[in-house]
Parts: sequence; C-alpha cells; structure tokens
Amino acid sequence: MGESFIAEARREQIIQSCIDTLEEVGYTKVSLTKIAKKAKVSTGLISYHFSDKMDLINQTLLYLLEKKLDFISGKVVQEETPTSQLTAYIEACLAYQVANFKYNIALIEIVFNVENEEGIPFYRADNGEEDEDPIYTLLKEILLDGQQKKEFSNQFDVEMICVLIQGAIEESMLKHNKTFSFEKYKNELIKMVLKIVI
Amino acid sequence: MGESFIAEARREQIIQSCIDTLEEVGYTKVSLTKIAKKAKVSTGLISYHFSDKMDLINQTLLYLLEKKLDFISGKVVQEETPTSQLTAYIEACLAYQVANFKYNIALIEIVFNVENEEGIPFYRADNGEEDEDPIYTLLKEILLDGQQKKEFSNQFDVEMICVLIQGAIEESMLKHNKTFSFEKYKNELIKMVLKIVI
DNA sequence: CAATATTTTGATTGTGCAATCAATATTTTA
DNA sequence: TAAAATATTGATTGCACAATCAAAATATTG
Repeated sequence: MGESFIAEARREQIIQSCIDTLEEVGYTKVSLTKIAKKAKVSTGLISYHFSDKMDLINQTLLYLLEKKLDFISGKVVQEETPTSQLTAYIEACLAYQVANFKYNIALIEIVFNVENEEGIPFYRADNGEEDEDPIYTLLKEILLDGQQKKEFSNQFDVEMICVLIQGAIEESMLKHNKTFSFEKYKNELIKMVLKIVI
Repeated sequence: MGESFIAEARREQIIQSCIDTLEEVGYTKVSLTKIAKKAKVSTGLISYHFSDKMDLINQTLLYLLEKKLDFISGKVVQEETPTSQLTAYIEACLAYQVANFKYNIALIEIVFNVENEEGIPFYRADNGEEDEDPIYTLLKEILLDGQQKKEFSNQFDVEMICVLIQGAIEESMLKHNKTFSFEKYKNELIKMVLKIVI
C-alpha cells in the first residue's frame, strides 16, 4: 500500500505551511513550532510524518523544484522551433516568478541555506556534470538544438550564454518593486538574448 | 579622540573572523561562540566591541560592500571611454569574485539572511530610487554616459540591461567548479554585452 | 609609580528550539 | 463491533546560544 491518503495529505499540508512560514519569517527564523502553528497542528505531528527538520526542508525543496520545472517545461514543449522554445523558456521563467512569488522566495531561502550530506551549501555545490538542475539542462538543450538546426549562430558558447540567461532571469526575481515592469523586462530580455544567439 | 587603535584593530579582527566563520559554517550556524573561538578571543569581548550579534553582522556587511565597491570603481575610473569602462566593470567584478571568493561567499550569506528594521530581508528590500547599491549605480552611469556620447546604441533600456549584466555576473559567482573557466566567461560575457549595447 | 581608564575573561542566566514519548484519538481491518 | 494499526497531542528533556557581569589584566596618564 505504501502510503495512506491521510499521510500524503498531511505531508503536503505541512510542506505548504513550511513554504508559508519560510516566506514569512525566513530560513533563519523558521521553526517546527511556527510551521506547526501555521498548519494548526501539533509539533509532534511533524516529527511523525518527517524524520526530522532537515527531512521536511529537503522534501519542501524537492516539491518547489518539481513545481517550477513542470510549469516551465510544460510551456516549452508546446513550441516547435528553437527560437520559439527559447522565447517560451524565458517567458515561462518570468511568468512563474510573478505568479508564484511565494514559492520562489521559499526556494531562495532554502537554496541559500540548506547544505548536503558533506556540509556543502546547495548553492555552492559543485555538481559538475551529473546531478545538474533539470531547468538548466532544458535551456542547454534548446540552445544546442538551435545551433544544430542552424537556426542559431554557432559563434556563441552554449555553456556561457546559459549562465547569462539564468542570471538575467534570477536577478529579476529580486526586483519586486513598483517601478520595475516585468512585462517590459520580459520583452527586453528576449530581444537582448535573441540578439546574441541569432 | 573617538577610537583607540586597539579597539579599531580588535573590531577588524573580529569582523575578519566573522567573515571566515560565515564562509566555513554559513549564516544559519554562525554563532558568537564560534566567531570568538576562531578569533582566539573570549565571547564577552565581542559583546564589548559590538552592541550585539546583529551589530557585528551589519558592520561586516558594510565592510564587505565597501571593499568590493572600492576595487571595482578603482578599476573603472582608470578608463576613459564608456566602452572601456564597461569592459573594465565586468572584468573587475569577475576578477574580484575569483580573487576574493571568501568575501563573496560571506556577502551572499549575509545578504540572503539579514533583514532591515522592519523585518524585511535585505535581498527583498524594495529600495526604490534612493539607497541603491552604489555598484549598481556605477554600472547605470557608465551605460547612460555611453548612450549620451552616442558610443552606445539608444535602442536598449539602461535599467533592463543593468539587471541582465548584474545577473550574468552574480550567476557566475556560484560556478566555482573545475569545468567552468572564468577567463573564458569574462571574454564571452564582454562580447555578448557589447553585442547588445553597441 | 600610583591612580584611572580601557580591555579582556569566562562563568552564569535565561530563552527558544528540535526531538522524544507516553497517552489519547481516530481509522482500518477482519 | 472488537482488535489492531495509524494518526495526533502536548508536556518534557536536553542542548546551543546570546547576552550579562563581576572580576582580572593591561594600558594610559599625570
């Protein structure tokens, strides 16, 4: 049977509460007590469903990464050509940030604080080749495909422009002020990137 | 007299130890006990020179921001034209990251965890116009100057490309793995950015 | 050198937290 | 419906920490 419905529902409820609490008080001040209170549940229940605090945080991280990847790759697969896929990728990333702001904040809080078994922070983890962020991989594939199909120039280095694009997207995540227009940034960023790759 | 030499030296020593400890254990696990131990000093001494833990963290943040700004603007002012200034800016940012890796890690740890008086995290702070990051301002000025002098195209939006450039620089900060070449990235990034602005 | 000011120590106090667990409630199974 | 399995509670324990402070050491001054 593996997993009861109740257990699965509770787990998701607690993960949601973890996300809410992370967004509200930040990683340094997040506690099982606060998460439990927000979920209207006892602290012991969290320990019952998760082996410890880190297990909850790690599961929340996986949950957030999956949601984001699903949304973005869902948009990209609807497109045919590398150019429209690249455009869809950028649009989807920015759209997700706007529509799921809370999720992105929770993701940042975790990514910049959680560390792996060896005590190395996630954001400093030197994954090398394997175990790479699937969102990153998706972008790389679009660019490689575009070069192979001669739709993109082969003057640029895929690895390098990936870093630029990801950085340009993530930087805007932190620009949630009244004067900054995501709509405008979306258009400008697409224009700038296409100027490089075409 | 204001400040004794001993007090000033101690403060700097403790700030250095704070940076080292942040790099080693990360923000969530940094404690006055660990900082004191690393500085080979008693915990009480930190309390004597800093009003509390947050005071030490804030002073460390100011120290790190100042060092970085000094280095970058020092390189930029040596150049004459907007193009060479922009190139120098990118080169300086990347060079600083490589040469002062520890400082950048400490900076990230603080920026993504510390919050202002109202409890709003630094990285989410909506500074609007005033109180902007001087490094950001420097970049903006180079780009505006370049447009005014007709050395750069006026087809792009300064605010937008600033976000792109900063993001592209900061993203590479996290790419400290063997396969990633900063030298190559530096050249490629300059090429890509110039393609947009010229 | 003596008096005063500054610097430094380390033990102590109080707080918030993660994790545990026995007791209780609820659901599932036969 | 009775027995067994699962889910939930909240009080308790023990730990790590920030902050405090009286005492001691060191430096400065006249």
